[in-house]
Amino acid sequence: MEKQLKEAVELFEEVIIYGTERVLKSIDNPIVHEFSPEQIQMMKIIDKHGPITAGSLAVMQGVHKSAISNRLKKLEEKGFVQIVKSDSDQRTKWVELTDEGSDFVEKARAILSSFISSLLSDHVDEKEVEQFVKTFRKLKEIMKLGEGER
Amino acid sequence: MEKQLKEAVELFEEVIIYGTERVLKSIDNPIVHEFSPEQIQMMKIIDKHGPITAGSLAVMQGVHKSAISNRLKKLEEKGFVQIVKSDSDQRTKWVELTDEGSDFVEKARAILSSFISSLLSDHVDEKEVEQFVKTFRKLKEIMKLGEGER
DNA sequence: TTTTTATAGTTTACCCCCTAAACTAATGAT
DNA sequence: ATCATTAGTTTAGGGGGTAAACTATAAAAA
Repeated sequence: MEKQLKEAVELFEEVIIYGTERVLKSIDNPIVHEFSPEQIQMMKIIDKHGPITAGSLAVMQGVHKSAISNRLKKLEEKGFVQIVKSDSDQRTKWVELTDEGSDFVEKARAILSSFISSLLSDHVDEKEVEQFVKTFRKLKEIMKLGEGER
Repeated sequence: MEKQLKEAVELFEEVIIYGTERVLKSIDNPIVHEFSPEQIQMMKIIDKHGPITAGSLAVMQGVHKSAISNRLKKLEEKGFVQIVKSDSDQRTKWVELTDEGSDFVEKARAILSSFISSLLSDHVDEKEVEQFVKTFRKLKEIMKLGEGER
């Protein structure tokens, strides 16, 4: 047990902490490299959630409001999101995807999904996928994902 | 199968691509927040490998040499690494950890290891650890980790 | 030997990220 | 009406990365 836990710890660190960039870089479709991972995540959240406030985005992305403010400015300038004022609260701004933004998200989802799917299919057989799902569910629970993000 | 693969894909994305920051942020020991994850990784590579060239670090960390050059400058300024000229090739520089650097790596390893260990122990029973290790080994293989990094 | 090509690492330019504090305008509580 | 809280913005500063240009050195070709 101690030996296995030790190995699990090392693998966890290697895969979870240092593996992310490698995976992202190996996606060879240029479309997903037009934006940063954080920008893509933001657009996907908006797409999934529908119009949303900047403050909610900050919670969901786990960062300060200033980071959101900055990111939104960039995406707005590029025409992928639009800001709509709130009727009920003058301070609040609603963020929506533009058509261009929606198109992008659709494409990005397909590319990412396809990439990961083939990554898994190429290395994992049907039986293992089952285990993968279990492990990932557990990981998700461990990492408390979903608490700030839908 | 299709349904499970779909779920695996979504979980993969959530955990691997967007989960990293959450994990790192939840470590509450301030020591590991003195440096960025990339800086820590660099020091750990040097610690593990011994004196190493900047070019090798670039390969191992999967980035351009300029990123390494920049990062080394910062760590050298802080006194955690030192640069030694090569006898056999005037262009090459060998990078070593200072005593302070080695101390830090030792501490960081303990903190990270302890954190992840308790993270896993708190949520995973003995039987599951076995599965975790298998899954992580597979992930490591999938992500081609270790090819550019020891 | 001299010239050309390749290489190690650095610098420069520019883009992105984040935290944190300070700030502005609007809303809610007293 | 006044004070406290809140949504979002701006400013300051630290980190990351790519990519091209650059400098000095080494290796290969002429």
